[in-house]
Amino acid sequence: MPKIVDHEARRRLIADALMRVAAEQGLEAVSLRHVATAAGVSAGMVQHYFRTKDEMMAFAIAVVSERGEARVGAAVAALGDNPPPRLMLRTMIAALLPLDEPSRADGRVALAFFAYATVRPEAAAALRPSTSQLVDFVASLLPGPGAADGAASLLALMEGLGLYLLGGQFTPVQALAVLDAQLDHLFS
Amino acid sequence: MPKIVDHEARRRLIADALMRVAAEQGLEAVSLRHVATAAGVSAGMVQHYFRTKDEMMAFAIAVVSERGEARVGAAVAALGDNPPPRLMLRTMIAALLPLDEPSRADGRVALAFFAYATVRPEAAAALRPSTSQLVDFVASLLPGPGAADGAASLLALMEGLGLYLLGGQFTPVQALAVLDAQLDHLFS
DNA sequence: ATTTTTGCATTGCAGTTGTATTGGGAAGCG
DNA sequence: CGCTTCCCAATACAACTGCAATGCAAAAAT
Repeated sequence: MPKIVDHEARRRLIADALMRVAAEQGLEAVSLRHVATAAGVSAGMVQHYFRTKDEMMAFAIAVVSERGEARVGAAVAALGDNPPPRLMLRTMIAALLPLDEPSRADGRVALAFFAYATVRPEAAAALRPSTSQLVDFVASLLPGPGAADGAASLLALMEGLGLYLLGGQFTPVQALAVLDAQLDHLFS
Repeated sequence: MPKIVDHEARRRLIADALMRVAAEQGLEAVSLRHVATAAGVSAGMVQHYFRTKDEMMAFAIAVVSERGEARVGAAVAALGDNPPPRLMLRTMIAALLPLDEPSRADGRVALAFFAYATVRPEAAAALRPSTSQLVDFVASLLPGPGAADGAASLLALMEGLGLYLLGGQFTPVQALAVLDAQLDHLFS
């Protein structure tokens, strides 16, 4: 075998560039050549690692989704062992909300892909499992009966807050206040 | 003056076609020619009523937003005079949620435009006022202190439910259960 | 040393994009 | 009738799209 190249790393490099383009100009600006330029590579190389644009999109969706899980993991890990459930939930959700500019960029990309997935069911499959397992996890942290419903409503609230944060309808302070109020209720 | 044509009606006809295309294939499939075909007119005619694509997009955004307001208005009007606030809220929100296929189509379009607006601030301006006035209205229906916060959280919850409905994570039954639970809490 | 496999840049191609331009037909007004 | 004003269709065009094909250099395998 000739020239050893970390295939996965290259794909990730390209996917990162794709996300940068999508975060700044939207998914419609994502083309082979734009992504290649953003990644600082030739268009031919992008083609070398993704035989089709759809393949590149699918990979990028997977990266976005796994990046979200990593965010949660890191936030949880930073809390140490056996943190109080409420603090843990607040930390997790705050980690997923687009509160600062880097996470806003990720949020815009995730939103764009979400909209993309609503008209491309085969792409939606990659997004569903991650939220479904999130619901279960959140439910395990909530007290008393109705934990499943509480988890659903808490996550739906989170998504809505994320939307309004991205749209500029809410400030981070407002969003966190709403979140805390909901947590007050769930743990009352 | 020659041939009298209802300018506004033509533009609305075209915008409807645009929304049909966007609902079925996403915003990326929205081109002058696609929209023209969907509307059953020539591409030149579309160009005649919208000098640029951005202008067409802006008009369509306005139509989407005003269609949402109309939905709310109709739902409220159907309740007659002085309905109980809780029923009114539930009716309004249910009217805005993508619960059946027609409203799902609208939801997909609205979502696509929302994502579009996050990377085009000048388009976002058209979306913000409608939600802001919705917050005020909802707040006026909620009891006791903290009505403003309650309204914010209720609307954020609504948006999140809408997302999950479109994404297929929630069924309509689940979404409405979550909504009712939240209303229980707000009116307790 | 030769062969073979892989990494990647370049180029070409057919199709689509938004927009500008041209031209003519229809309908109101004088 | 003439004529002006508007409606709209058709065409042209440069830029861009995704993708296929080609070619070549580097490096492992033999």
